[in-house]
Amino acid sequence: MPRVIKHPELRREELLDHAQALFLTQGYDRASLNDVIASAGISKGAFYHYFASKEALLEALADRFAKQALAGVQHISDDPGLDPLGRLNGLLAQSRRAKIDTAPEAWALFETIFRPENLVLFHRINLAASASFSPLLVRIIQQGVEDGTFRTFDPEGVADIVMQFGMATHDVVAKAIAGGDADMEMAIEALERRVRLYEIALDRILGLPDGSIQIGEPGYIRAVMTARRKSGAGKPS
Amino acid sequence: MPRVIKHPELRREELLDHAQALFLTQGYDRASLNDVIASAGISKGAFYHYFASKEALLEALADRFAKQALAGVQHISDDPGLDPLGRLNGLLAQSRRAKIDTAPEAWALFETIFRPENLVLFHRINLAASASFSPLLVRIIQQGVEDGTFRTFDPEGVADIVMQFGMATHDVVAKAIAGGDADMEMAIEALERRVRLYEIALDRILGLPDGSIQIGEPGYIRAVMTARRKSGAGKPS
DNA sequence: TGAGTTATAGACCGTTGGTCGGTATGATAG
DNA sequence: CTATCATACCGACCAACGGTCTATAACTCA
Repeated sequence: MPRVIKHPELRREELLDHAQALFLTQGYDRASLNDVIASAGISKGAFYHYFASKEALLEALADRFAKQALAGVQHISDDPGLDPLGRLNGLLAQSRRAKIDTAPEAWALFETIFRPENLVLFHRINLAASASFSPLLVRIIQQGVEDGTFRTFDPEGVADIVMQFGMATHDVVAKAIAGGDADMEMAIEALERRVRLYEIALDRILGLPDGSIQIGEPGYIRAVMTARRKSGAGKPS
Repeated sequence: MPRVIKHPELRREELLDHAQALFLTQGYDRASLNDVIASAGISKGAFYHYFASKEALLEALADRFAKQALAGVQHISDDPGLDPLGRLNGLLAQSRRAKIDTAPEAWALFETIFRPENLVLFHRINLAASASFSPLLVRIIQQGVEDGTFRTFDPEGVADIVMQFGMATHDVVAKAIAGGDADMEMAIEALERRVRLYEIALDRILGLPDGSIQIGEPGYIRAVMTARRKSGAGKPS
């Protein structure tokens, strides 16, 4: 094979792109390293020049996801025009938006990310995202507790619970996808329901009237999903 | 190798025992099938006579866990001497007891089950347990909602959230174990804190005064864990 | 005793993640 | 315009893995 030398950072990003596409469509376990390097048109030696292992590749991917998700959220937690509830809602909505309706190159597609075989990948991403988001969440909740908007509660605890909600969705949707008609309809239904559930749970944990927390308008997920399904996006560069 | 024929059910249980020990100490991925069959003193052919795949073995293991955990819980949800809150507390406490301080042959050891590489195993177990426990939880919550003990809420939703709490503990403790001194102390601390957190969260979700839900007395986990660590149990038959 | 089924053995296979010795390329200095 | 050196890359190779297959020993029952 002809030897092509590229700028290291570019190569690295390229590798992440191809890995992302394969991991998302086939799952981390089923997508082999050979598939990844073949897809990227690179040799084994080159790959191991950039990553120490397949596992390290996954880690890097999760980090990239988290970084991308964090971008454009930071400003919300500083916005002086919002009260704590507004900030919390803003941050939750934005993080959900980042997960679902970003450009396909960033956070990935609902249809694949939730497949059972992607548990490990999903989990890693969530951990990485949690590390980035928690400090912001904690600050917002602290402010809310101080100014009396929220009922007293361990702020870090709330942050933990919020991030955990993200993980929870995986099982629900995975089960819906796996079971029966394997149709998006069930999965979407399950996800919508789960979101409403968590909204109310959060309301009550924070001592707010039911309906205060709004991660997204009802029907939002369905709208985005059916649109996305038609266009069928998702491959890397 | 000499050919030893055993009663199929016994063989099966034996296989599960050895698999359990290996999966718990090394994780599902790292423990190879060859390790399992070597440990059980059995041939490949024999193994595949009992299980369709390594994955199926994991599934069977999770089922067994769930069945064992469910035993001795059923009666709580029927106990006529308890009100809904009492039943809920009873069920939560019992399920936690099943996880932590059962005989080592049953639910497994804190020190290993929470290791990061055991995510998949833990997840499977939790799913299986969730399937068994949810109906009981749903009934209790329904009763509580009807007689006014609990604030109105989607009972299945609450059950989902409760079961999710189980999964949440994994990350927390895994992180604590992995980070820094890798000491039990941190993990125990984290777990105790997480339990308190969920108690209050549940209180508020169900509209109860803080402190109503009691999964276990404070310090309970630490007591059990330090005791268990000294005796160092855990190998199969 | 013999036929049929079930439980076991173990050689074998394709694939996988990972290693290693080598080589082409681009930058730097003389 | 070289000589040098680190870097980016190649691809053959490897041990180990999950899984398949054929053969056969042991049980069952007529």
